[in-house]
Amino acid sequence: MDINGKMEALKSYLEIKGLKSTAQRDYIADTFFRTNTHISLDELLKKVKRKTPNIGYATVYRTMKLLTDSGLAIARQFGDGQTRYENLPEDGHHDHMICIKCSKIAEFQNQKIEQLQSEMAKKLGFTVVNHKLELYGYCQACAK
Amino acid sequence: MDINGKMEALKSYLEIKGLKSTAQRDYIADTFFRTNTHISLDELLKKVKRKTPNIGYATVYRTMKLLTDSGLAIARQFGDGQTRYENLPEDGHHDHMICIKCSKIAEFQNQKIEQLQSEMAKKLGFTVVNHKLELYGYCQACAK
DNA sequence: CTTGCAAATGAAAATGATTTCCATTATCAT
DNA sequence: ATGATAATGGAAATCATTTTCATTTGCAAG
Repeated sequence: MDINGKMEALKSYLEIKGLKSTAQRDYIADTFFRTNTHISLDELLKKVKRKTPNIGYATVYRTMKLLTDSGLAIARQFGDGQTRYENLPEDGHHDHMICIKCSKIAEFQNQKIEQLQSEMAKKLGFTVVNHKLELYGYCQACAK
Repeated sequence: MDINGKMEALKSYLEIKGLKSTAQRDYIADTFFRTNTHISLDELLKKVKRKTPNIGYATVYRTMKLLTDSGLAIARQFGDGQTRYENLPEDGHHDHMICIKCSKIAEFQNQKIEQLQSEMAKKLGFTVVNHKLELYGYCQACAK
């Protein structure tokens, strides 16, 4: 889904929920949709403040909650104490490999793993909505 | 590894690090080793206070940090804002399936998934030390 | 068994991320 | 245009986690 599509999706979500569309909301969402990193609230706030200096932390926080609830953003915790937000991947789900030395994050996809997960879930009677797979270790540069 | 084994392992770890063995430490570790849930610090503190009412939060916290560092406990975040601690599984690594409605946590193992993970890591030049796989969705009881 | 010193404890305070409060402002259906 | 309702933003509150510090304890060397 491209940025316009995401903005449309957000608008629909707001409408359904009886919420209002505001300039701040739009600008925060747009800014977030244009990132391709795992951005923290702090970082996003900083970006947003460049154009709108008097925007509040709370507004960014609330907007990200909206985006997360509507499925347009994914909240993740990599263990550094901060929640980070990620955009929906263009090309389907992907997983993460995190270097525990330099914190580099690589992404990968593996269809077979996804498939095995679904099978396991079915076996346990679960309906899977979402999932996280994170591998922690050393990247090539940091491997001793 | 059984509880005695874990206590031994802890003792060795302390010795290597030049740390001391104390009654509180031992009791907290023992209490933790006897749990089989994903326990939070609060819950563990409550358990420990039953026998040792004047023990401090900080001591439990510090002990769990020790256990985590020494590899005798695994720290996890399931998204409810609290770090939870898990014992080393008797029978190898396992993954989690979390119900987003009732918070039930089911565990499962799948050797093939593990294997695929290793392959992916190798392909990306990573050396994997640890990993997390979490499936979020609805359990049988909560599925609409 | 004492002693000395480094580590541990526990109560309280500090920190830091997240969440709520509330007075004011903006949106939008009518 | 208006009125009901939601959103904003600054500040304050919350909550888990971490640090501080005065005191206590463990332990190795005498």
